[in-house]
Amino acid sequence: MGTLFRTRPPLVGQRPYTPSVASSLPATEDDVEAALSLLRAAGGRVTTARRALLEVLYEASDHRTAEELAADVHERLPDVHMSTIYRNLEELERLGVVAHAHLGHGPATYHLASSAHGHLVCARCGWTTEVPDRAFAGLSRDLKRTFGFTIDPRHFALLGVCEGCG
Amino acid sequence: MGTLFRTRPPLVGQRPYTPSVASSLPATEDDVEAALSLLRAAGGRVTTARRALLEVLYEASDHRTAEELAADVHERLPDVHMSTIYRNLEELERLGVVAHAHLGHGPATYHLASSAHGHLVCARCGWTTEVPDRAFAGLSRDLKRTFGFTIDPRHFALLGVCEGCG
DNA sequence: CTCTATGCAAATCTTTTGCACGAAC
DNA sequence: GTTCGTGCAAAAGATTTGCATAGAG
Repeated sequence: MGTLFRTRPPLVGQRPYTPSVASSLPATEDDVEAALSLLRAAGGRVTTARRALLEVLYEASDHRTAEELAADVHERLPDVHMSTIYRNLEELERLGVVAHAHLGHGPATYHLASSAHGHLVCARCGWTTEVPDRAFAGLSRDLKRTFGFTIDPRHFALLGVCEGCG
Repeated sequence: MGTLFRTRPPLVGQRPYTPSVASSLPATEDDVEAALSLLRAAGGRVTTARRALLEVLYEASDHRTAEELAADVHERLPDVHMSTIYRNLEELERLGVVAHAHLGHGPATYHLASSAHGHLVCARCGWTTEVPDRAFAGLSRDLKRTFGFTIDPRHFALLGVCEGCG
């Protein structure tokens, strides 16, 4: 049903795919500890930089660029380097704790994988509207049936025009 | 119905939004001329670089990075500079002739706005599946009703797992 | 002739990587 | 004491911008 093309291979990185390891975590402050346990279980080490990053991730759970997260971390640990932020975000993504999305132009944004939602981005005013997972239940079912494709509803952005700008 | 957040303004660029000026164009080689007319109508000038870029865009209509498009253009005009490619893609996007999308990591990909489709990107193998517009009709209706948001189905990518990797 | 588009170079912005040292276990 | 994580510097990749000139109208 409908044209289907298969194109070039590696447009997306080689990251191992971990659907939602962390999506069952509760919503309190010791989510941080839970995430740190995950890290340790994976043979990783608990460092102050990692704890701080997790804290700012759990405190403000909307989409934040690596730069913004670094700024937050720096309020507590001024010497944490950007490369550390990036490396840890990568690691946390591998563990399924955070996810990133590319919303239009500009840097990637990171958010907790547990906050399951998609993004609507208004092309006129640039504002971002979050949409809960289940809004995509129907689409999800259709794509599964038609294309055999299982969407990860936490990772995408739809561009369009918001109510105010319409 | 469902949590709705409004967040930070300028995550997406300031590009004026032109839904689908070119979506009614036919599918032949003088699409190029039509696009050039659009350009001229907007006070622009018809240059060899622009004609060449439009030609390669219409010849291979799948997603191509700016780099790939430049390579194609260079087969005819070896001296066209990357900055010219970027500037013209920007201009053509403003006119609604092309659109770009961010598929996972890596550079943005450009395609004709008239080839209306979304992208499914497999997080495991990285392959890209194109999905025709109308697969999103239901979602489109729901989002319109629930959020007042009109999606542009030509501009997004859904991450997930394809049939082969599932 | 006027004004736009181009080439070139350089800058910018985001993200990645190599290496030596310091910290966790 | 090993091994992993971090800071630093530097590179890499993608895109943007300033400026003088060539080219379109």
